[in-house]
Amino acid sequence: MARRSIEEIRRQELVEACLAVVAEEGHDAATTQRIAARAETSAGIVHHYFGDKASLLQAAMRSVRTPVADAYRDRLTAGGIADGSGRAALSACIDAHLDPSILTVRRAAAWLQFTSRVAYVPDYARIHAAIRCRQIAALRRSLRGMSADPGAAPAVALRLAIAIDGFWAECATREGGLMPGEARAAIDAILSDSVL
Amino acid sequence: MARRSIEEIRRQELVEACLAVVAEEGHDAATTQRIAARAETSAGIVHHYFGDKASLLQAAMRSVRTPVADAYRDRLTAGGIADGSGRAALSACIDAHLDPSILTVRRAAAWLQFTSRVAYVPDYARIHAAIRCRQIAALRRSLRGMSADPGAAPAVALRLAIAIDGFWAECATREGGLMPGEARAAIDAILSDSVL
DNA sequence: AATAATAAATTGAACGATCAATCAATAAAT
DNA sequence: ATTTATTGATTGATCGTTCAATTTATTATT
Repeated sequence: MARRSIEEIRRQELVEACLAVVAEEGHDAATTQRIAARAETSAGIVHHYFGDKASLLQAAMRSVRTPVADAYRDRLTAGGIADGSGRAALSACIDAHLDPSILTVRRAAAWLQFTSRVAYVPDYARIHAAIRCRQIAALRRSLRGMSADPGAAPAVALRLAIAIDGFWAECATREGGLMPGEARAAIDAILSDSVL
Repeated sequence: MARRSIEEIRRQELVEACLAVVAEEGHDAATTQRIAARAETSAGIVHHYFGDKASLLQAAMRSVRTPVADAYRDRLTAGGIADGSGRAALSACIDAHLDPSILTVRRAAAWLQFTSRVAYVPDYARIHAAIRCRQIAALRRSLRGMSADPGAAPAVALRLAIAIDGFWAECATREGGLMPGEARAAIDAILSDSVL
C-alpha cells in the first residue's frame, strides 16, 4: 500500500509539473528535464513512472478537462437534475465550462497547447474526440425539449461547443483572463436565437 | 533586376513550403531540412534568404491572413462602400473571414499553429496583435450607427472576433472543413441579439 | 561576339547543442 | 535481504547554423 501511495503521489506531481510547464512555457518547452526540474526530481523518474514522455503528456491533457466534468456533475446533483435535460441542465453545462474558477488562464493555455496538436498527434486526437463527444452529448441532452426546432438541437449544440472553445482560446492569450460574464453574453446570444 | 527577381521567387517558394509543412505536419515538424525539401532546395538556402528559421516562420505567419484582408478590401470596393461602415461592410468583413475560398482547412491549420504559440513567441504575439487590431477596427467601424446600444459596439466586435476565431480553430481540426454557412449561422445569432 | 572576371546562388559537410531514452549504480524502504 | 525508488552519466539521433567549395549567372574587356 505504501508502494501504491508513493506511485500515485509521484504520478500526480509529475502531471502537475507537466501541466505547469506546458501552460507557462508551451508544449515545445516541455522536455523531460524541465518537467522533472519543476517537480523537483530527476529526468529518469518520468520514464520510471510513465514509460515515456508522451504518456505523461497524455495524462496531463486528460487532467485539464476533469474539473469541467466534475463541476458539471456537481451542479446537476446540487440542482436535483436527474436526467440532465432542460434549461437548468444547459446552464449547468455552460457554467461548468465558463466559470472563472474553472476557466483559468493556465488551464486554457494548457488546453490550447494540446488541442492545437490534435491534427498531428493521434493520441491527442483520441483524447480530444472523447471529451468533445461527451460535451456535445451533454449539450444535446440539455437542449432536448427546449429548442424551437428539435431537429436543430445537434447544430445548436455544436455551435455552442465551438463558441465555448473560442472563449477558451481567447482566455489563453489574455494575461488577465476573461472578464466575468464576457463569454456568457455571446453564448446567450447564440442560445436566444435558437431556443425557446 | 534579375537578381531581385530570383530573390523574390525563392522567398515566396520558401514561404509557401513553410506554410505547407506547418499546416500538414505541424509547427513542430517545420525544420529547415523539411521546409527546404518541400521547396525542392537545400537547407542552407533558408539562411541565405531569411537569415534564420524564425524569420521565415514569421513571414509565413504574416502571409496566412493576407487573403482575408485582400478579400475584405475587394468586397468593399466592389460594393462601393467607401467609409467601411454599415451592414454591407459588416457582412463584407465577416464573409472575408468565413468564405470557403478563404477559410480553408490548410489556412486554418497553419493559423492555429502560429496563434497557439503567441503566449510563448513574442514575435508571433506582435504579428497576431497587429492583425487582430485591424480586424477589430474593421468590425467596430462597420458597427457604427447600426448597434442598438452604440456603447456596446466594442464588446460586440470583440465577441464576433472570438467567435470567428473559434470557427477557424474548428475548421483546422475537421478534415473536410466547415459546412457552407455553418459558421455564418452562429455569427448571425450573435449579431441579431445586439444589432438593429 | 567571345572570353575573362566578377558576383550571386546553391550545396553539403561539419559543429555544437539539445533531446528522449537507456541503464548500471546507489539509496531507501520494507 | 529483497524490493522499490532514485539518480546521473551515456547513447544515438536530430536540430539550427556556419562555412568553404562549387555551380551558375552577370558584367567587363578584348
